[in-house]
Amino acid sequence: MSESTSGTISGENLLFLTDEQLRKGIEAMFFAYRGFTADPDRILEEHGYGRAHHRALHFINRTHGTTVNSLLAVLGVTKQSLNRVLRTLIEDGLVESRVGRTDRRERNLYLTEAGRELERALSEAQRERMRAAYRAAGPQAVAGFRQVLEAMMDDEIRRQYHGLKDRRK
Amino acid sequence: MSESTSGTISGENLLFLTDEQLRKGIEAMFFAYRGFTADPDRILEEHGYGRAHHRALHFINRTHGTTVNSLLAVLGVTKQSLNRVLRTLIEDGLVESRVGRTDRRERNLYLTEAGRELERALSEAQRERMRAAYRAAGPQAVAGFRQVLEAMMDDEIRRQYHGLKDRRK
DNA sequence: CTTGGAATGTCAACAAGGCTGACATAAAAT
DNA sequence: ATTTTATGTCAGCCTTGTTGACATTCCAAG
Repeated sequence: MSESTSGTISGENLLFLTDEQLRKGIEAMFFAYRGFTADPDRILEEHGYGRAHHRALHFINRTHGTTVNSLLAVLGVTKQSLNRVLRTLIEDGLVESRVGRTDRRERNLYLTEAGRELERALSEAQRERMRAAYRAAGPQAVAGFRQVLEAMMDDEIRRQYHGLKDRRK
Repeated sequence: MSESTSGTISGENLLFLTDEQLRKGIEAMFFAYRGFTADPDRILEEHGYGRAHHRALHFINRTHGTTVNSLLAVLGVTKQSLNRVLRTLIEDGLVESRVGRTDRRERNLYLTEAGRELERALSEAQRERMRAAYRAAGPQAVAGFRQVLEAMMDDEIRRQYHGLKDRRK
């Protein structure tokens, strides 16, 4: 038993696809993701926010003036759930919601100065961790890291990841 | 833009640590983690379980006979939170809790046949996704992937990741 | 023009699964 | 005998998911 999986895949030495190797990869994802979110989580806690707020701030910052709907598509949650987070961010003056010019049903979302400031603190903490990991692992490892992550995404999500532009309808 | 990704990643030129590159890495982590959990989530939903149950099953399966305490350390949650999950798994006959032989305060945790079956279904779904990603990216990329993930963990967690053996006390 | 449907966003209520605190029990350690 | 440790449980809170109901706005068919 235990040599079940890979046998002989294709290219060169492909003995790396044993169940045990895959299990290690799975646990690495789990533990690494904990590290990945640890630093922002600490900052968020000071402000009484959670990861949902971080995600909203991140994507509003990435795409200024994005609508609630396109944010929903990126975040993969229901609009009601997002709405609660957005409401607190707006009340707290971190996000501004302007009625759409062409379609007044839409709300265009922007970070205020305070919002940019918090977003910057959060992303800087996260970037710092990633920068350190990148440095430790080296450029070639980083390229591989990105390749595997990308291959792990759902197809639809991968498009979003590349797309940047809103492309609904 | 658009030649962003790998451009000239290889050698010693460390121009790959721009904020923009790091931001792409951050988003890649976010989206990839979603893919990573998507397949097990679907299976769990059918059984009325959540990710917390999956994590418990995984680590009990990894270390047969582990105690509640060491499980807490690995999972990084409170005992009350873990207990709730554990209780349902025991009630549903997926996990067996035996009083410790040497220290009878401890409970040693084991998967039952039904528990192993569900764990197998969950991990197989997850392995399948990872196997596909590994194949698509190739052995060298996988090595880099693992290096970066490991560098991203908290120090203490990294020890757990390597350790496998319980080493509390 | 009017009207009905679709799109967009908000409010209300509920559930899962984190958390803390308090407390009980059994067993080990001192 | 007393204290410490490991575990379990109850109560209550918070964040962040969910669905349902509803208001507003746009648009297209009549």
